[in-house]
Amino acid sequence: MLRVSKLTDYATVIMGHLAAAADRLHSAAEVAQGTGIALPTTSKVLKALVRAGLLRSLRGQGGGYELARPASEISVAQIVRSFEGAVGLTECGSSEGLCEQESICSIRGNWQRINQVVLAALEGMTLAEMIRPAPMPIRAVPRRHSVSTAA
Amino acid sequence: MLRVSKLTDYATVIMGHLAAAADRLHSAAEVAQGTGIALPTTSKVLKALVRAGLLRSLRGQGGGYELARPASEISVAQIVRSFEGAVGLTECGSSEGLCEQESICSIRGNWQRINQVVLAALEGMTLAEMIRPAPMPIRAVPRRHSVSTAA
DNA sequence: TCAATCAGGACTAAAATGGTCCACAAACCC
DNA sequence: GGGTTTGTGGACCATTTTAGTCCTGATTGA
Repeated sequence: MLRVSKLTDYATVIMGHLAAAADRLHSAAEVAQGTGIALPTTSKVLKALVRAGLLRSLRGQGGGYELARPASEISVAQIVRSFEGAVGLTECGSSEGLCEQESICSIRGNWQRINQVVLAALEGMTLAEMIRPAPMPIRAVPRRHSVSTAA
Repeated sequence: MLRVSKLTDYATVIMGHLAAAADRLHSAAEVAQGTGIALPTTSKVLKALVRAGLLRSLRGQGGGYELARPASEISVAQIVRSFEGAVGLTECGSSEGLCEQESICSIRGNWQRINQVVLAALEGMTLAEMIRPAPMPIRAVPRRHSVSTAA
């Protein structure tokens, strides 16, 4: 459904939780409790985020997780990418000889452009912005579009 | 991978094929041949597009498919929607009580905004534009962003 | 030494996806 | 009217992906 995976969704929530109290460490158990996500799953997500370099961890008693850098320097794109790999709406290139045909390559090329817009939207929103109420423009898209959002 | 499904991808290619010669009917076999997509799959996609109201069909000898309206009046969003349902990056709302927690609802709200940008990109590109070479700006996003597309 | 915590990865169950095929209905041609 | 072409609708299956859990081991601090 053109969805981001659940894990990615969790990741943004978890990152948000850590960003909301960035002055201390949070254990996996605490994050799980605080977000309502089951502990094993929370733990899995946290580990992945550490591997992706978005979080730092400390073991042992009193250990836990914290943001690797300020929330204002972490983009949603970075979070998404740690779970989805490179963002790309279409496969393009990896599939067989579809690109032999006429019109087709132009279609793939145009998908790339759509891609870039999506990417820009993801890059343009920081974690810091993500944990703030809501109604303010995304950086990458300065003004209202003339395009209908319906249908 | 934040991908559109393969069927959706095929659909854009197939729609592009029909748009490239919109003056006549195209049988499923011809489309399959022309696009390199296997016949049963092509047929499945075509049927779905008819049901979605994007194509018209005619049975019998000499029958086939054609665009239901001019390519300039069909948006990529419409094509995507016929295979992915309503476009929405996150589930939001359907999942359990995650929204009780603090920061979280703001995160969901901000996802909505990202969503709108994606939607606008999809709405802003028509099939007519899709079958043209490539390098020109998408309607919904008039100018270059200040955002890095890398990392 | 022990308890708390993270690390890494195996494993399973469930769901989504892609793809094929078949029986049927319409339209056309002779 | 009979036969052929072409779309319709849906069943069906195999594969892949996804989500989620659990176990074993490594660190750290008290």
